[in-house]
Amino acid sequence: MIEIITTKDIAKIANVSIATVSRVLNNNPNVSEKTRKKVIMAIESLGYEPNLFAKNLAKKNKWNIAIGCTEEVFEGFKDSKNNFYLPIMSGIKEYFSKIKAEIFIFSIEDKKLNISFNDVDGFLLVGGGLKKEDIEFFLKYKKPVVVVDEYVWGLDVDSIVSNGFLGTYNIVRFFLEKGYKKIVYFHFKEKHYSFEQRKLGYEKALLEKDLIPKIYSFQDITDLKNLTKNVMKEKPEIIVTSKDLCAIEIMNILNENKYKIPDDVGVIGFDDLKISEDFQLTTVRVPREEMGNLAAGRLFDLVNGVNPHPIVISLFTKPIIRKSVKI
Amino acid sequence: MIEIITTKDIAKIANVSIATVSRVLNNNPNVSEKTRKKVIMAIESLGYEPNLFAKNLAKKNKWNIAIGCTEEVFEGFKDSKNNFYLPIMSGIKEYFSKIKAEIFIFSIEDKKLNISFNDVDGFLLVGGGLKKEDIEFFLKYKKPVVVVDEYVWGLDVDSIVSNGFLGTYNIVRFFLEKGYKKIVYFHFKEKHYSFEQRKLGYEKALLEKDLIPKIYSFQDITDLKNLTKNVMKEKPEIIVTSKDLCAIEIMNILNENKYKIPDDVGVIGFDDLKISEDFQLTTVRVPREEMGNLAAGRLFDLVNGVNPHPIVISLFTKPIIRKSVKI
DNA sequence: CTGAAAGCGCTTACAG
DNA sequence: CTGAAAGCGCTTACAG
Repeated sequence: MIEIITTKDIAKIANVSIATVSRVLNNNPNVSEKTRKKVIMAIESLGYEPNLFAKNLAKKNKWNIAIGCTEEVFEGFKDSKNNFYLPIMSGIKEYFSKIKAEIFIFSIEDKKLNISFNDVDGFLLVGGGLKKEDIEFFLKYKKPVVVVDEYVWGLDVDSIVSNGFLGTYNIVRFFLEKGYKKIVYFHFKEKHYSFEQRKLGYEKALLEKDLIPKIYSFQDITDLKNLTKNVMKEKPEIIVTSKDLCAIEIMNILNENKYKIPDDVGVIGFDDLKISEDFQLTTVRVPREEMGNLAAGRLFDLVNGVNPHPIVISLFTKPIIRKSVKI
Repeated sequence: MIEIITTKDIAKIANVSIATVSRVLNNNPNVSEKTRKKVIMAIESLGYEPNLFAKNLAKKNKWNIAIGCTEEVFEGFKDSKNNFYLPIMSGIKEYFSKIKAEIFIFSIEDKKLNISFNDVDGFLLVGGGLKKEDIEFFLKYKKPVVVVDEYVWGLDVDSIVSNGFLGTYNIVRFFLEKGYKKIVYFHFKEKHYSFEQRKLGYEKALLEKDLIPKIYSFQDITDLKNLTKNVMKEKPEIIVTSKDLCAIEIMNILNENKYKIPDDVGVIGFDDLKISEDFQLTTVRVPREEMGNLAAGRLFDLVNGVNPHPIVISLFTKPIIRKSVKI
């Protein structure tokens, strides 16, 4: 049985009250240099570590959490179709509503905040396509930073992503096992970790069955029209693509060109947006509320100095089988 | 400002004391069915959620945490050379020593524990090479399970791993940028997620430089002797391998065959075991204490019902440049 | 600059 | 089966 050291023990040794110990612990300036030293000595000699449960329970003032969003995230608030980030933001807010935290939402582009960046206890940066420079800007403040829905190579910064690799791998594999052979992939060539991972999952699934992956990249949704028409000449059985929004666009193009879904060709997306159900799109569900919860939880740990070693958290996804692919 | 709902509010609505509310919350059998229902109604109507800080602070009895280890983990306790899991176990113990938890260490092979598996609040399963069936055995108890240093395909179970992909990728890339071209990989063909990932990292680094990856697999350390001798005929500049223990074995074989390290050939390992420094082995450090901390922290979250969506946590690694490769 | 005291929201002996 | 009360280890007005 290990004895737990408390502020009381420190107070006794340093010959001060627990109030003073607490002040030293929280860098309160109203402590004389002499007592501060005494207390720090005691803390170090006993190897004291504060009890975070007690700390957070007793806390009166709040943690200041700054949540930076890319333009895409803001757009999602207005556009009911592309609402990928809405549940993520709810998940974040929900988590922080349960603890003593005040959140400040701001635009990563403008970088305008209601409080000084120096008074922020931690940053949450939300949005696929976040640039390295953006993240580095916030790293400068030497406060915890957690990136949501992006992972940038070469920066060992805490990141929360969905497991796009496994997600695509599993759903493609599911249809391969049903006997499908001609499954092609439309890769949205935007710089985003998730899109890269999803493509790799498709590749792996096909290679495992000794099939040759067919990956067609497109830069812009406008490219899709020609691409779809051209690829359809090769009579693919299923088109898999980087995200639901692209899948729906592809379905529209197919409709315009008199192709029947799923009879002539199947379509598979990724994300499981709200509208995807209306289109009966077979897709992969990204647990977005949970992603927000986890991101907030990770930041809260970091703010409290818990397990600070940087990590990548990736959430398992779930295949959603609807009618856009014959089964 | 959101009003926080407490046991007090529930007590008032249900017309009972907060003690009774607490009893209902903790499934204490000493509550009449009638009051239990009243309290549950109140909880649901207000959407009450317990404050975990208060709960864990007030808690008198302990969480029972069962830590299952593979044989390899136990062997590491005796073998000072192969002590990969020692720091991981320290990290786990350290985390739990700070909270109200009692830990029970047991062998996954024997499955013999001092308490009933049913009284366990959560399982931590430690060891590369863990089998799917092993993990499924513990999943049966419907208690949180966290797997440490392994990830098993097809099971959406919480896992903590080191980022072997990025680790190898980065160190191989480092030497490629220094001008090295003939870098080969000795892949330890044991079923272990990490070894697979490390190999992929090597592959990616070479492909990016338009070099052809050369991967030689070996099943057993005894295979290494012939493999090393054969590969050396092709005059590689650096041999990269799956783990430090293999790297050291390779160094020994090279020495026996009168090859000079690093002049004739360089060697790179993975893990950064304690003995690796004695051999001046250039390697990749797996932050093992931190891995244990994070695993314990994740399990603790799950035990408390926090962010239960299953995730994979992967820790960033760090290249350790020593003298086994010319620089 | 410092201490005594109230309070954060729970749990759990204790008494009935 | 239930409630009043003490206590978990901190923080923070308040008073000096």
